[in-house]
This record gives sequence, structure tokens and C-alpha cells, in this order.
Amino acid sequence: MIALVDCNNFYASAERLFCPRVLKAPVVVLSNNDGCVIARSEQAKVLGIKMGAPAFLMEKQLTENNVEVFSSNYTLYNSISDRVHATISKFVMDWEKYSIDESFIDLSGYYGMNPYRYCKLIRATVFRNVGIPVSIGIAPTRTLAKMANRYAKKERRHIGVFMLDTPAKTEMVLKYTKVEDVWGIGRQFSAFLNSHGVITAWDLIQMPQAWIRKNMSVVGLRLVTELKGIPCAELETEPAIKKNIGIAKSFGSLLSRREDVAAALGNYVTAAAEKLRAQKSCCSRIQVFIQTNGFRTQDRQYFRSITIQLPVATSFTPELLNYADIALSRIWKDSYNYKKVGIFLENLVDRDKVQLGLYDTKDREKQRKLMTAVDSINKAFNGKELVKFGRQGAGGRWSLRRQRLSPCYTTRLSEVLVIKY
DNA sequence: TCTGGGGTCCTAGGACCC
DNA sequence: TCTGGGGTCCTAGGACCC
Repeated sequence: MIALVDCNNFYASAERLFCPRVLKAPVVVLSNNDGCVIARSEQAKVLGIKMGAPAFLMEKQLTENNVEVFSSNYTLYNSISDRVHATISKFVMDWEKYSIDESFIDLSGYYGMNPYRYCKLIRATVFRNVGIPVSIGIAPTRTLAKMANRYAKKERRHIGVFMLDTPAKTEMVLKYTKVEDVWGIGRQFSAFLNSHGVITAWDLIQMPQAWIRKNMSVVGLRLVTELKGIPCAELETEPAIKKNIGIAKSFGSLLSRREDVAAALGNYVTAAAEKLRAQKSCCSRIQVFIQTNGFRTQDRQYFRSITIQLPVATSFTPELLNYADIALSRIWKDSYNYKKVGIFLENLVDRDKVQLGLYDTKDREKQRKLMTAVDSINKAFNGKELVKFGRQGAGGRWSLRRQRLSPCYTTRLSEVLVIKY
């Protein structure tokens, strides 16, 4: 059996941990630049606040209902996530961190213990040790475990654990779950399936294999096979090496000067290159794009992207900054209000398997040592970037708006909670 | 004034190779 | 006069996830 452990309203729950004031109040967490709602506590859901709703359209509703609003604080959420995963991992041999707030755990052959009772124990322990409420779904496959988890959240809230261990229960939940709520079925496929009379997950598994293969590709076929209780994928117990690394963010305000956009790009490139080195990769292709704000119909719109092939794969920040600058100059146009710039590092290869260039004159070994030194200095100062590159700029005209940011309670000494008694 | 960011996998079609 | 088959790599685009 496989179980999916999923934190309830994770970002909202994390904000509550160190802020007892908001324990009973409705809580929402906003996306970057305080743009949209991306997490809601149960009380906020009851108020009818929708996922993805733009914050500036909801000011009245939020104020009138005394909703506690937070900017997103990923430093805090990642740290809480580590604690949750560390607690869960003590219970099992094999587990997969699927996302910041979910893990799959392998319960097969577990000490003759009842998986249901074991998961109740896991849930209670996470809540006691970390303070985050979780729901757990247990089933023979990952897709069914997802479905069981959703059922636990909706219909077994007080227990928080649900197991699909008999055909009757499985049939009941398959009939209960609409196709659009099945893991892997998004807007397009649910509209298509509905138009063919497929409304529930149960309807879906009645469809002929060939029909699924033809209309939903092998991805759909795997999904349906998993819904029938036949596993199609193992747990990924090792974190996967990324195949692309991208950073693209909206600016806190619109920018039209090239130097401001270039500074933002410089910062994204620097951060992306650091991620690249962290997984011991180099990239041999980069893509840069710029874009205006499509919501502003009064503005002229512009979007363009460009891809550059590098002669030799690299993870050397100054070199990547150079190429990114060349890319930007090729697509840059004056007198637009830009909203966003982004960099993608592509064609990643293991740094020890880089194809060298015949006419390459750069001392790659020296570059690597330099970047290792830079990374370790910056890391030693706990995320405060001490070593900077010229192209990152000094100003912060492009930086994010985060007006309601909570403290980094668990990662910054100066922001640790002080308890008075 | 203000509408998120970071990923994966699959398919189809074209260019090219032997 | 007849005009193949098997394969790789690259790119663009679509769909989906949290």
C-alpha cells in the first residue's frame, strides 16, 4: 500500500504556527507581489474566498471579515516543510517528497501493522512535533492514494485518514470523485470527457483502453490503469536532477528603463546559476524573455523570447550574465512598460560530462573554484548575498512587493519568536 | 495602482544521417 | 523506369501539477 500525506492549507497553517493571534481567524496567503490568493484557512474558505482571486479586487471583503492577510514567505514554508518531512521519514523506509507539502510513503510489508492505524499515528505525531495538520490517503497506487486523500479531507475531516482497501470502498470513492478532481486531469481533459458523458472517475475506468490511448495519450492510459489499482510508477526516493532551471518574476512596479530590467535579469541569472551549481550541472543553452502587462489594455503590448546556444556548457555566473545581456539586447525595445523578465537555463548536463570546445581558451577549473568560493561565502551568511556581481545592480526598483511579510521565525536569529512570561 | 512562479512529460513535424 | 526504411535530434506547443 502507498499513502499520500498532504498538509492541510499548508501556507496558511504555517503562518498560524508562530502567530496565535490568528489561530481562530480566517487566514489567506498571497502570491508574489501580493497578487492573488494562493492559500486559505478553513474559515477563509467558508467566507467564499476563491483560490487565485486577485487581492486588489477583494479588499473590502477581506477587511469586513477581519481576514488575516500574509505575503508569501517561502523561507518559512520551506523550513516548516523540512520539519514535516523529517518527522514522516522516521516512520518508513521508502518515501518520496512530492512537493513542498506532500509526500508519498511506501507502507507495503509494514511489520504486520494495520496501515490505517499506523497512518493515524503518523498524523498525530506530525501534529504534535511540528504543529501542522495533515490528511492521509491510503491505496494500492499513487493516483488512488491521491483520491483517498481528497476524500479524507472532504468527508473524514475529524479523522483525517482514509484507506481504500476493499473493492466496495474503492467503487464508492470512484463514483464520488468527479473527473476534474482526478490527479492528472485538468481543465481541457475534463471538458472533453464531460462532453463524452464521462462525469466521474468511475465512468472513466469504464472507457475502452484504446479510446483512452487515442484521446489522452500514454499519460492518460497510465492514469486510468492506476485508477484500476495497477501501479504504473515507483516512488522516487532520490530527488530528481532538474532538466531545466528557470526564474521569471513580475516586478513590484512597471519598468521601462533598460538598466532596471537588466538589473532584475542579472539577479535572476545569478540565482539560477547558483541552483545550477547546487545540483552539479552546467547548461549549454539559455533563453531570455521580456513581457509587458497583458492586463493593462491601455498599454501597447510586447512579448519576445530568444534562445542562445553556448559554445561550451557552463555554470560560471559572469559568463551566463554576459550571454543573458546579449540576449536581452537582441530583444529589447524602448518605450514599453515591462512587467516581467525571465531566464531559463536549458540542456543541463552533469558538470563532469561537459563536452569541451576545441578552441576553448577559458580556464574552466579556475572558474569552478571561484564559484565554489562565492557559493560557500554566501551560504555561510545564511542567504544574505554578500558577494554580488556588477550586473545585479545596486537599486531594487524591480523588487517584489511584500507588504505583509511575516518574520522568518525558524531561519533568522534576529527574527526568532520571543516569549514573555 | 494592484491579476504568481517553477516545474515535468508527451506529441508532432522537420532536418538530417546511413 | 524504378525512387526505402529505420533512426536520432531538435523545436514548438500543449497539458498538467503544486
